[in-house]
Amino acid sequence: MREDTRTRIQEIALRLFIEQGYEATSLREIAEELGVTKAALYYHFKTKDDIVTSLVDLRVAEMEELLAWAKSRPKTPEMRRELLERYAERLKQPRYLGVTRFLERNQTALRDHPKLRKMRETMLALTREMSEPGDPPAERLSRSLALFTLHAAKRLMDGDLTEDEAGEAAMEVATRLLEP
Amino acid sequence: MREDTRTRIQEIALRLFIEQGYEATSLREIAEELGVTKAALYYHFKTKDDIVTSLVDLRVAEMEELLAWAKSRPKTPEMRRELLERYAERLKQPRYLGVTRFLERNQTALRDHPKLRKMRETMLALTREMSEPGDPPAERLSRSLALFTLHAAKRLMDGDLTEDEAGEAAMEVATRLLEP
DNA sequence: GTCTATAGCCAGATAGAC
DNA sequence: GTCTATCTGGCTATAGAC
Repeated sequence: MREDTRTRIQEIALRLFIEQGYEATSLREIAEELGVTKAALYYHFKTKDDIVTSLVDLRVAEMEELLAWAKSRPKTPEMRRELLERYAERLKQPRYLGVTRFLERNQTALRDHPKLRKMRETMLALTREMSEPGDPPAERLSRSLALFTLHAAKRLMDGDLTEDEAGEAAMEVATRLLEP
Repeated sequence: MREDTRTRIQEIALRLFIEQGYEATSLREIAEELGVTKAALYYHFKTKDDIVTSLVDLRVAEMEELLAWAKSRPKTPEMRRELLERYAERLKQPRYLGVTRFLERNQTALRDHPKLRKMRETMLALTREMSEPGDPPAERLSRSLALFTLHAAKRLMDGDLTEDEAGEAAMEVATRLLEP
């Protein structure tokens, strides 16, 4: 028994949005890969925008959960270390990683999308939970960069490392960025 | 005596490409801001793509110069430190910084553009000059990240710091990423 | 749930007058 | 150098048959 059409649309759309960008990907392309016509997509999603919303929803929920957890904890080195691990854990889920990459690569194109705005705010709030307002700027930047490193690693080491090697190296560098 | 039209087109286009993205910016918008019609733009640039090429040319040249310099030097800690400074120096020129941001935010949309391909290759080659192939992955990633930090700082510390503070913090973190 | 057909819009680009 | 006018074509989205 195979997946339903709605899910397959999401998968194809996500892949194309990552490869080509949101604006450069037309509904015709998505429909063609799925083997249906454009019109069929409109049965499953009201607009192109709705596809984005459906893709992002999962990640927004998880990020808010992560933020709530961070807020419930004191700002200690242990908490930061654990936050890093929880974040890395989520990045291991392929679907979640895909959405992350999609968001990374289409920030400008989707800057007015409400869900994306919310996402950016949540991410910013999360980095803020890693420092006190009075901490030195370099320290705060370093800690923010730690989170960021986890998903920038693959792009930076383009081709030189396997996915696993890159992930391991990223965790090592990120951990070091948390140290004083 | 004011700037010529060609330069003004470049300035307006660059700003809009950064703010809204390449695809989301139409020639009509650029022309309207300039106070002319679309057709006038075609006297100065053969295509929309040509505007991009003209914007990127300056940076490609500087990056290749930087790469040539790096290749002429031994891979020592001092060389890496100096490379960082030279890179930071270029990022201080407003025009150059603008192009950098434009490229950062439109990588996906312009992935097939030959000049952009070249740019990415040069950037990758530059990070490779910072390590020996045999160095541990985490060390290589850390050094690549050092360069990257210099222009990611502003985005990560969104609103919390002034441009100067962010630049200073970025240099501090980047320097530390070079240390063993 | 998927089709055909098409409306409506706006993009990039060109021709030729001034 | 800049204009008006226009072409061509792809896009999102909808209507209505099956």
